[in-house]
Amino acid sequence: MKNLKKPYKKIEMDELDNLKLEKQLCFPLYACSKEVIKKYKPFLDKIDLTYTQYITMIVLWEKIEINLKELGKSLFLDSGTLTPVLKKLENKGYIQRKRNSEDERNLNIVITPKGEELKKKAKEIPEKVSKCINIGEKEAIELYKTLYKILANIDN
Amino acid sequence: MKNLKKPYKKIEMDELDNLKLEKQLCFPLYACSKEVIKKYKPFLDKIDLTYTQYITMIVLWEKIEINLKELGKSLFLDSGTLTPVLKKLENKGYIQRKRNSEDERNLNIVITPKGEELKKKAKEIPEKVSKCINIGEKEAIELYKTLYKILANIDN
DNA sequence: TATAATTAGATTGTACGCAATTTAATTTTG
DNA sequence: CAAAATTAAATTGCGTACAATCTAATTATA
Repeated sequence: MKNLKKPYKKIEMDELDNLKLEKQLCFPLYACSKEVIKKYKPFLDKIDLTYTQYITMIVLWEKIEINLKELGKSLFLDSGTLTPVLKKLENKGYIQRKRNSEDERNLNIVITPKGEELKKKAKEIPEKVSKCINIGEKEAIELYKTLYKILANIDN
Repeated sequence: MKNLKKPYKKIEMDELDNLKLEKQLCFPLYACSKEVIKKYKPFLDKIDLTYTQYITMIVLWEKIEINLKELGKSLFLDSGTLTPVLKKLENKGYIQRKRNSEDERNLNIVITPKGEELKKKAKEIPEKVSKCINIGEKEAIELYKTLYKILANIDN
């Protein structure tokens, strides 16, 4: 009964007001993600990788070997997405897929020398893309922190 | 030749260091966007809309009538994505698609009374979703501002 | 220990998302 | 004013993204 002083109609309008695009935090997140990924395209085209293939390689440039489940956790992607991506990367010769002999259910993904080589070609991409994003370093750090905070706390 | 004092090897390692997942601002943006959109799913399922259909309806709840090009600009989506989405919304009876008689190239999208009705069922969604995102209001506002700043300045 | 439950990936089906091309309408220009 | 250029959508093709289901391997338990 805390809203007794306000006329009913006003309250309802305020509620519907939340349904404006500009009031939804998710929308700029969604749009921004897509637009920034588009900025990668010209650079990724040069090394014949898609964005999803690129972030997969990034994990493997750090890990050398990882199983699909762990990779999926790192990338927030499931086997339905990763299985075809990994098969493409294998066809390109950047990784190898092999079952774990200890537990045949597990698929281990290993980077190949050719995959290691690719890292050198990719090394200037992050800097080039970041130049397309016109925000200050402080603001970028804040953004980064906030996004990881959301990811960490999102209740599954 | 400004790096003469640093040994060559160190510089190269720093450069490759940028290729870590945690150093790439784009990745948390991408992951966060997907995870937050997933949070909409149970609520959107109840009114039988996908996220893309939902943000399209949001624009129409504000605009009543809009052409495809303008809608695309609002949503950062092109006709390749929107054409099938709009056909689905038309099949569901929420919108009507009709050519502009002034210029037959333009497709006007108009909301139907059934589409207007849907707004009432959707009105509690933004609040319910925002409860799944555990950040403070100040931080949310900063995030919001930064994202729109990036969107505004991203050079096409 | 045989059966049930669990687990990891693969598969299937639906819905984008976008680049590139096509089609049709309109505008520009020689 | 007719041909060329431009424009708006639609179409095509490829690559995700993910829910749901399936399959095979492993583990737990009656």
